[in-house]
Amino acid sequence: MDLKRSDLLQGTLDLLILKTIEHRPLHGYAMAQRILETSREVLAVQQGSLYPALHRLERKGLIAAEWREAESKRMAKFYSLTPSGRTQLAEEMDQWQRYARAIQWVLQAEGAAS
Amino acid sequence: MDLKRSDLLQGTLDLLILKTIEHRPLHGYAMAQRILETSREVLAVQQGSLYPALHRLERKGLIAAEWREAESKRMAKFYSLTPSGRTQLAEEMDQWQRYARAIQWVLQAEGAAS
DNA sequence: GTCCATACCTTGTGTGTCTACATATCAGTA
DNA sequence: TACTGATATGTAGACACACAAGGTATGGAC
Repeated sequence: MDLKRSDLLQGTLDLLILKTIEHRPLHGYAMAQRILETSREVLAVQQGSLYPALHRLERKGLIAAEWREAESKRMAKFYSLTPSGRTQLAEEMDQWQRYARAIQWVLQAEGAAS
Repeated sequence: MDLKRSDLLQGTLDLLILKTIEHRPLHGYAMAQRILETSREVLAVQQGSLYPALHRLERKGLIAAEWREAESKRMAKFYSLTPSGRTQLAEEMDQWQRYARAIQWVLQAEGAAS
């Protein structure tokens, strides 16, 4: 069964993560849930995609981690945006709009001149 | 300088190609030009991405090739959509709309409950 | 005492795009 | 005549990213 090869559009995960913690820190598990909710069940972030992405973003200094107690009373690693993460988020949102608009233009282009 | 790592959103090239030959056959070089035009100079398909993609799509039976004389008077390989390519195009357009909408929802989501 | 949801993580694999390179033809021009 | 630039196709190698599948551990419910 290879009907769908991907749950995500490759290259958009960083954007989704950064956006999801824009206003408050969250731990990884909660981010995935939040993305699933806000995308109305369309974007299912797998754990094997999520955690490597978080480590990547942390290495780049775009997010910062802190161990705190979650609502569940268990320890979890909360990530928040750093200043440069905030800049990056703005850039990636621009990029996304730019690409999405461009693709829309191609999809709407007239069959055109024979 | 690694500001942008990609000229394309990964996973969208097949869609762009299929769409571009929806109404008439085109050769590879012309497809890249056409995509660049219709995307208003945003989507620059590299040759090292284009030709492998065309061979991939041909292997999958979504497009079919034929050598013909181009406007330039030179021989070029014209690709046209097969029936299953047409089906695939419809599916990929749906998928794209679905993902693009979902991402938009995430980007517009309220910062939400503290 | 067992199960499930929560929460973190890693390894290996595959796919797709990129850079860089190689080749050839044709038109215009120096 | 030779050069140059646009047209046209292709390959090889590197790399990034998401995925599947596996693992560990804790707390609450039953």
